[in-house]
Amino acid sequence: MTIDDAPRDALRGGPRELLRWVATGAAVSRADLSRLSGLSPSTVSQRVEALISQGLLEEAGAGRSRGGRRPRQLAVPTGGAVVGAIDLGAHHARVGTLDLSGRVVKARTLPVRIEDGPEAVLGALLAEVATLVGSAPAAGDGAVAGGSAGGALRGVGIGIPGPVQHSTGRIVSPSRMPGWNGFDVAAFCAGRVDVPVIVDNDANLMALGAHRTAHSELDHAVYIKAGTGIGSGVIASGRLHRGAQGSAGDISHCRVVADPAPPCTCGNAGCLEAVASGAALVTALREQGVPVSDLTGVIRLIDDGDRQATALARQAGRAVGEILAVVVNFFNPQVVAIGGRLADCEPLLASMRATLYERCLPLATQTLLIERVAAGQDVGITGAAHLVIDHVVAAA
Amino acid sequence: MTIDDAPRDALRGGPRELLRWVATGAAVSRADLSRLSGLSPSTVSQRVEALISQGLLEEAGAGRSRGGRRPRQLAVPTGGAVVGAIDLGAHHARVGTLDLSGRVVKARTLPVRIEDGPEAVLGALLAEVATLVGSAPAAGDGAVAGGSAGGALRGVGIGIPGPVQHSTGRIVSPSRMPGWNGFDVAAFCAGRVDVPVIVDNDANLMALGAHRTAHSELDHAVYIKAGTGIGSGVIASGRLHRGAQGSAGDISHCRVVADPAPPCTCGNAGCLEAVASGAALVTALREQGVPVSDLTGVIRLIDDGDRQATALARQAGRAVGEILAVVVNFFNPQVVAIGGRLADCEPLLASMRATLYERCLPLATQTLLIERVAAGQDVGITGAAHLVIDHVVAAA
DNA sequence: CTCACTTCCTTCGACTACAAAACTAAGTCA
DNA sequence: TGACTTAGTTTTGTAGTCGAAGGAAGTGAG
Repeated sequence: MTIDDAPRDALRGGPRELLRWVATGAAVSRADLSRLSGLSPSTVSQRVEALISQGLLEEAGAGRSRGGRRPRQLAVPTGGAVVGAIDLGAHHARVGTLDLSGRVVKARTLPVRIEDGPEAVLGALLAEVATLVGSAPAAGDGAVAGGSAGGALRGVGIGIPGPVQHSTGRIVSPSRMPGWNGFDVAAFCAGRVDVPVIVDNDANLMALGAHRTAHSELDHAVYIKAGTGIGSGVIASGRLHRGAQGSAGDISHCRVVADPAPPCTCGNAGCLEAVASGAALVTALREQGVPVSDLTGVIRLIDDGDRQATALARQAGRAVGEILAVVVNFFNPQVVAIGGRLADCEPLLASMRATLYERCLPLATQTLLIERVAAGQDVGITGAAHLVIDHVVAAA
Repeated sequence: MTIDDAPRDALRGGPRELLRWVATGAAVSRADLSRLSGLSPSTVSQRVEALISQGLLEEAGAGRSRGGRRPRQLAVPTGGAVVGAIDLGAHHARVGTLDLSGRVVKARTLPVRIEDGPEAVLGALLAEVATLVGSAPAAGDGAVAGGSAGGALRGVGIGIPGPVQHSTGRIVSPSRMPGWNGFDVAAFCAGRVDVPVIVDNDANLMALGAHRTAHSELDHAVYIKAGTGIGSGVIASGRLHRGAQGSAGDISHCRVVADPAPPCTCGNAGCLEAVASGAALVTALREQGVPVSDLTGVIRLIDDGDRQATALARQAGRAVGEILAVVVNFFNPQVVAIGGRLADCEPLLASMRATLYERCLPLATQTLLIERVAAGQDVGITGAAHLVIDHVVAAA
C-alpha cells in the first residue's frame, strides 16, 4: 500500500480543519467557522452538513446570543469515531486513542523491549490500542465501522524510532532496533487490524504534532527530537517534508567536531548521535566511571548540577547547535523547537542556543524562535493521529 | 511592492507550463499538451485558445499525420512579448531577453564593477535590457504594451550575488557588495521601467533555472552556486524554497573545519565562503606566493594540474561536501547540482562527491544524483525570466 | 408591544474549472 | 471504398465556490 501525502485541503478550510476548530473550541458555530476559514457561509454550511451526516460532528443546542439569533452550537461527538496512535520509543511506548479532531481521548505509557522484535512489540501495542478502543481488533470481526458514526476505530498511526519508508511502511537499517531491519510494519499490522495503518518516523510525527498544536500558522519549522536517539522533523510550506527517500530530517549521523570522536553504532565516528543522544550521554558518563544505568539517571545528574554530566550536556548542546546552524542557514525556518527527554535539560538547551546564535546568519536568527516543544508526552501520538485523520477523513 | 510566490498552477498544466512545453518542443499539438498535462482535450483546447488570443501562442500550420488527422501545430510567436533578465555577478553580468516560454532571445555578458554602486551598475544594466528589447524604457513612454501581443517588455528579473529580501526587493548586508547594503533594487528599478521588476538572489535564480530546465520532474533539489562567492538555492516540492526571511540556501557562512581557519569578510573565521569560494582560492594562493589575479587564473592553474591550486580545490570540495552532507541528510533531495565557475573544476567536484558519499546516510545517497548544472551561462537569466513569467502570465 | 436592527444560517442562482461523451475533421491502410 | 486512427471541437454535466437574498431567531429602544 502506498500512501499519499495529505491532500492540499488539509491546509485551508478542509473538513479536517473545520473539525479541529470545533474540537479546540476555536469555533462553536457555523458563523465562527466561516470567519476562521475565510470560506463563505454557504460553503461552510454545506461542509458542516456533510460532516454531520458522517457522524463526525453534531449539533449541541443553541448558544448565547450576541445580539442576534443564537448560534446553533457544533461539537465533536463524544464517544464518536477515534483513531489509534502508537509512539514507540526506545524503552517506552505511548499508546492512545484520539478523536477525529486530534484530541487525546485515552492514552497510556507502556514499557517495551525493542529487542523482543517487531512481532512481539507491535502485537502487544496493537492489542493495547484495541483495549483502549474497547473492542478486540481481530481481523474480520466487527471492530471497524464502515462509514457511519459510533466509537469505531478508523485507523492507526505508528511512530518508529528509526528510519521508516513512509510510503511503504517498511523499516530501513535502524541503528538501535536489532531485528527490525526491513520489517514491513504496515503489512504486519494489516493482518491484525482492518483499518488503514500509517507508519512514520517518530521525529516526523513529533514535528507534525507540534506544528499542528503550536505553530500551525508558521510555514517553515524544524523540530529536533532528542531522547535516547536524536532525529528531526521538517515542516516546509506547512507540510511535513519527507524528502526523496523519506529520510529527510535524519541528522543523527551528521559528523560534528568532537575530540575524541566517539564511535557510533553506524560504524563511523563523531556522529551527532554518538555525541549528543541520550544513549551517548549514558555511555560517556559510564566511561568516566559514573555509575548511571539509563537516560533518566543522566538527566537526574544534570538537574543536580553534576559537573561531568553537565559538561557532557553542554558538549551535546554545542553539537546539536552546530548541525542546526547549518540547517537554519540552509532552510531558514521560522521556528526551531526541541523535544524529547533531553529537551528539558537546561545546559544542553542553553549551549545549543548559544551555538545557533553564534553560527547562523543574523538574518536567519533575527526573528527565529528557538523553543521547547510544548505539547508534552502526547505530541507523538497527536502527530500520528493527525496523519491518520488526514488520510481517513479525506476519503469520507 | 510585495510579490507573491508563483501561484500553484505554475506546477501542473498552468498556462506557463503549456507555453513551456510548446517552446521546448515537448509538445507540438493540442493533443500532445493533453497527454503531457493530463488535462482533458477540451480543457487544453480552451486554454490554448486563451493563449492564442493573448498572442502568447500561435498556430503554425499542419504537422505530419500519425495515422489520423494531422495535428495543428502550435508555436511560440517569434518577435512576441519578452521579459528582461539580469544575472549580476561579481565582475560580470549576463543580460538578456527571453520569450514568455523562458527561451533566450538575446543575451550578452557585460563587465561590471560592483563597487561603482547600485545606481550606476543597475542603471547601465537596465539600459542594456532596453537596448536588447529595442526600445528605450524611460518611465511613461510606450515601451510597455498593456495586454496584447507585440515585442513588448513584460517584466524584468534581476539576480543579485548577495542576500536579497525577495518580497521587498531590498538587499540585506551583502558581504562583497560595498555600498549596496539596504539598497532597494525594486524601488530603484520601478523608477526606470514601468513593468514589474522582480529581484532575487543569484543562487535562487540559478536553482529555478536549472530545475525548470533539467529537473522539472523532480520534487526536491539543491543547487550550489560556486563562483566568486558561494551560495545555494533550494527547490522543495517543486517550488523555490525561500524560507522565513528569504535567506534560505545561504550557506556561505556555515563553519567548516579548516586549519588554519581563514578569516571571513563577515568577521568570523572558517566560513565556507572563506574556504571554498573563488575569492578564497585567489586569496589563499596569493598568500602562498602564487601570482594569480583572479578566479580565471586559479581555474587555469587547476586545469594545468598545479599542485598548490589543486590541493586548495580539493580542500574546497571537501568543505562544500561537508556542509552539503548535512544538507542532504536533513533535506534528502533527489538531486544536488553544482554550478558557477568552480563547477567545472574536477578536483573540487571529485572531493565534494567523495565527502558526500562518505558522510551521508546510505539511504539518502542511494538514488541521489550529484551533477553539474547543465544549462551553462544562461541558467541565471533563465531562472530570472521564469520568475517574472510566473508572475506576469498569471495576471493575463 | 412594536419595530428597527443584529446575528445566524439556508436557499438559490451564477460562475469557474474541469471532465466525459459525442461529434466533426482529416488523415492511413487494406 | 470502408474500417480504423488520430486530432480537435462542441455540448453537456459535475463539483466547488461565491454572493445576494431571505427566513429564523434573537436584542434593545421607544
